[in-house]
Amino acid sequence: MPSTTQKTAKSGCSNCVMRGLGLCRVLIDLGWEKPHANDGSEITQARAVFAARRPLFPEDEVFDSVPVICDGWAATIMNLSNGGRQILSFRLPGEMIDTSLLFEQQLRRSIEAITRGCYRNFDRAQLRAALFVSPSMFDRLLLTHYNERQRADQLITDLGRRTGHERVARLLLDLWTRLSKLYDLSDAGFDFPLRQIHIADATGLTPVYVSNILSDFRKNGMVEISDRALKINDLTKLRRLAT
Amino acid sequence: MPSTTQKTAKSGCSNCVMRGLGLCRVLIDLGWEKPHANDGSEITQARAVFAARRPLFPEDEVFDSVPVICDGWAATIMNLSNGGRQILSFRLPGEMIDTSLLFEQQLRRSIEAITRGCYRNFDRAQLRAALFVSPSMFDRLLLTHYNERQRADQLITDLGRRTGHERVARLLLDLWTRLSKLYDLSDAGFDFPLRQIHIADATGLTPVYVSNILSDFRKNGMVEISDRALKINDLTKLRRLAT
DNA sequence: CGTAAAATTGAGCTGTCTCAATCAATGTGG
DNA sequence: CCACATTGATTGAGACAGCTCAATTTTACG
Repeated sequence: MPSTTQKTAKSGCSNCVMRGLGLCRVLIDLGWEKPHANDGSEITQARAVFAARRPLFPEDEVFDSVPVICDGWAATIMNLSNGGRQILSFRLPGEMIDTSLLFEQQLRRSIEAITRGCYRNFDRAQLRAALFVSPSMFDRLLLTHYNERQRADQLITDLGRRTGHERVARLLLDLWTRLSKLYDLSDAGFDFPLRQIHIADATGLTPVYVSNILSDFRKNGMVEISDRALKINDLTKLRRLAT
Repeated sequence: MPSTTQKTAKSGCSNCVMRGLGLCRVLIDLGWEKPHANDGSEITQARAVFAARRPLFPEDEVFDSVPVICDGWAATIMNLSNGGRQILSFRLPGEMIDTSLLFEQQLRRSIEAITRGCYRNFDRAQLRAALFVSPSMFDRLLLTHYNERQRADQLITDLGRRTGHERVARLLLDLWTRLSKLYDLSDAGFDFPLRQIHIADATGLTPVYVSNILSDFRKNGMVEISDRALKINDLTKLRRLAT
């Protein structure tokens, strides 16, 4: 059984991008939003729920508002004409589906749910207006951008120049790092909803090969995945691989 | 001999990012810059020249101004601890070394010259101030961002899910497209300063394998590289491969 | 409980790499 | 402007990381 410590503390609105960007406060000050309880109870009607492992938005979706993931995981995906797919990024709770939606209507990438969860739609015009209220907000928006690009550049380097084992190790570490900022992860393991096919699509590998790699990791006592939980047994080894 | 038609028309300042972003006009209006002649003759002293195939900026360089390439090609590179390198992007004349330098001092990527050329330093504070003069300027800046990320996402997909032949075809087409926006490319071929090792570092392949691929292309009558010039003989075939 | 989805395992196979040798191009100093 | 030194390109042989196909077992879920 996965230890579900992560359902605690910091879930809900408290780690939402809107707060990270300082947007929530501004929206509230402007009277466009009411403050939300951490458990999100009062805003349920504003949320859209999604099921696990289902398409969330198709590639050609036209957005007239900006969705933010309140709960659950999703993936940004680029589809090839030959049926191949590449996962560009995983979106965790509190993250905007894509920052570019603040200024553009189309994404040209499809979004797929990984777990079940929910998102909230923010009005684009309002958000944009809020951005212009304070100049420092722009710096924060741009910072978010640079972080995203940093991640993209890292991925490029991973796919271009690292072996399968290294790529998987890095993905696991990356997710572990991001998750520890959201939750208090117990050493015993944490919820890990990715299927091997997600790992494959994110690392440019084959599901079969990912299975082999993970089994190698298990044999080496580095990492263990079972019951939808990931346990890192030897962080040092994993880090060394991911260098 | 390469046909050097591309030295004509649109070189110099006329296709500079500063214009693309509308920055040049604003800087001039603010009295911070004087309009430049297209041949760039009057601003020579403000330019820094660089030699071909030499490091331009190391990974840890601290920038206190924003360099813009006036002439020549450069590459943005991520270096691995094991000596491997991944080219993230090629910078063509008129492009900023990196947009993030508008808001950050460090790049964490090294820059290398490909051809010889020159760049100009713009004052960061002035540029930022100029950005705040008009809100529409921000949209243009953000648009530049999204284009860059679009390119990055494409590269991720290429490296993750396409074969060597496809990657090279796409790189050549991409460069051809970008260059045709800068110059009037003759059908006879155009200046192409990349060494095979650049192609390899950009596509995540080996120089030896790139050589094989290009030789395949040659045998198929698709493209031809000689004398530092690239000639596309069968655009349709190339496009089909790059789909 | 039964069916569908996911993971494992094994046997080949191929795209891409490494190593190495040779040849061509480019740049440099005298 | 030539001779040499360096860097880049080509080619071939062999190796291996990662793929495909396929069969089986395990897990998830209505």
